[in-house]
Amino acid sequence: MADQPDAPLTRIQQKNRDLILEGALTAFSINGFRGATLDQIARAAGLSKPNVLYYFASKDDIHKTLLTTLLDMWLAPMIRIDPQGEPLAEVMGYVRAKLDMSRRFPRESRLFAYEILQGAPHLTEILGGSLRQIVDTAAAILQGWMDQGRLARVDPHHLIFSIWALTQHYADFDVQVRAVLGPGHDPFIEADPFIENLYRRMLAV
Amino acid sequence: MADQPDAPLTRIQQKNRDLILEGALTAFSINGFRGATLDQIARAAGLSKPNVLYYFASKDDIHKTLLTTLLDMWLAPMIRIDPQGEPLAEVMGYVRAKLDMSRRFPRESRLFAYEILQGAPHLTEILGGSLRQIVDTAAAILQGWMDQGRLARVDPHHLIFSIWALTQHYADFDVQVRAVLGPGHDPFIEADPFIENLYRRMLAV
DNA sequence: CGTGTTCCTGACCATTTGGTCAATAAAGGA
DNA sequence: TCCTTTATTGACCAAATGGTCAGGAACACG
Repeated sequence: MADQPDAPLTRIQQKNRDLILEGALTAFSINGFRGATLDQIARAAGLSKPNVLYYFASKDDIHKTLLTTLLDMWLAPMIRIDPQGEPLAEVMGYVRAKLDMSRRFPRESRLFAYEILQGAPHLTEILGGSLRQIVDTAAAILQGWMDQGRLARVDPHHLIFSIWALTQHYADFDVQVRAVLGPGHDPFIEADPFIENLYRRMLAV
Repeated sequence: MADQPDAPLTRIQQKNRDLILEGALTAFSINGFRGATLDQIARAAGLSKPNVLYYFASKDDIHKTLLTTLLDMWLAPMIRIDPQGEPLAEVMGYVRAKLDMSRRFPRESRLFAYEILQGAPHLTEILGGSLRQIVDTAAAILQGWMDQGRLARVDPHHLIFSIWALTQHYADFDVQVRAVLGPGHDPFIEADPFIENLYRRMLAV
């Protein structure tokens, strides 16, 4: 189990930890933290339950590891907004990246959705800490563009919230979207031009 | 317990069922279905656990009753869209009504959010049935206005999705929004002009 | 006041579930 | 090969949890 936290992992450790995190991501994203069981996770990972607990101290540990590991990936597109770029193109690039992530990583989206719904017990410090800084930085860039008259003036923080809401909706509420649209629709393909048009019209000077 | 399903409720039955549903709404909206316990619900309602199960057959029964009872209220604003009204005003009225509901009924919003995230085990028929019909009706009205050139042309279904996403985001992800904004902000008050501006610019002809 | 119905509860039960542990098997390295 | 370290597991445990039940309290009503 956990010797030195900085000890390099053996090949077996690396592989099994990955298997567990992969299975746990599926389990947590379907049923949430409370709803997912160690048995489910173990089965999804192809390991026995005690063996899962040999690699992670607790169910909570798995969950926290997943969240913190995936958060960087989840926030990466926002960091790539380039202050030197063309404003509208930068925003549209971010929007498209987020929508693409919702399509390709719906499990991750739901994992975070459950966590935030729950009151973010594992992420509170991060939300008000590093996440807030990242958002503030992006908001400052957007504000700068607006001050230069290169982007229509809107509240930059709520602009960012709107991008999160619109894109993650298609991952988190997938069943509802599909049920309402009926068969023969690809929600993501249809959403793309709609959302693009939305931001173009709102942000054009 | 369940005598005739159509038997009129006594005053005590009415009061206690209401207490239970009220407590359950709080419990389910905080922890989700699996996370909420009958003890929590009983405590929140001020009743003993067996007494709760005297009025409802099971935890599942409480949950299903809550969902179906609240769904009408939740969808009401969409039904009030008036085909005879001024298009932009009707849309803005719906948007404002939804945002107001997120502010006043965050527990209801989270209850549905959990249910949909979970794959809507209790709402699948409704989602593809009556909900779909209501949405299709509203979408047809919107489409009519667009065909008349009284509203900019966008996909009406995704327009509705965007309204849901943007407004419910402030209820469902409240902790995140507040953490990012920091103290001294009222998310709903700030969101109102942002969202209003968004739809005005997107939908103006 | 008496009696039938409704309401309420303490005690109990079966199952699920997160987690432990001693013992065994498999690697790994000299 | 031998021995140390790492992996793995069956059996087990305690707590939590949804639900039951028999009996008692409160109420309604003739």
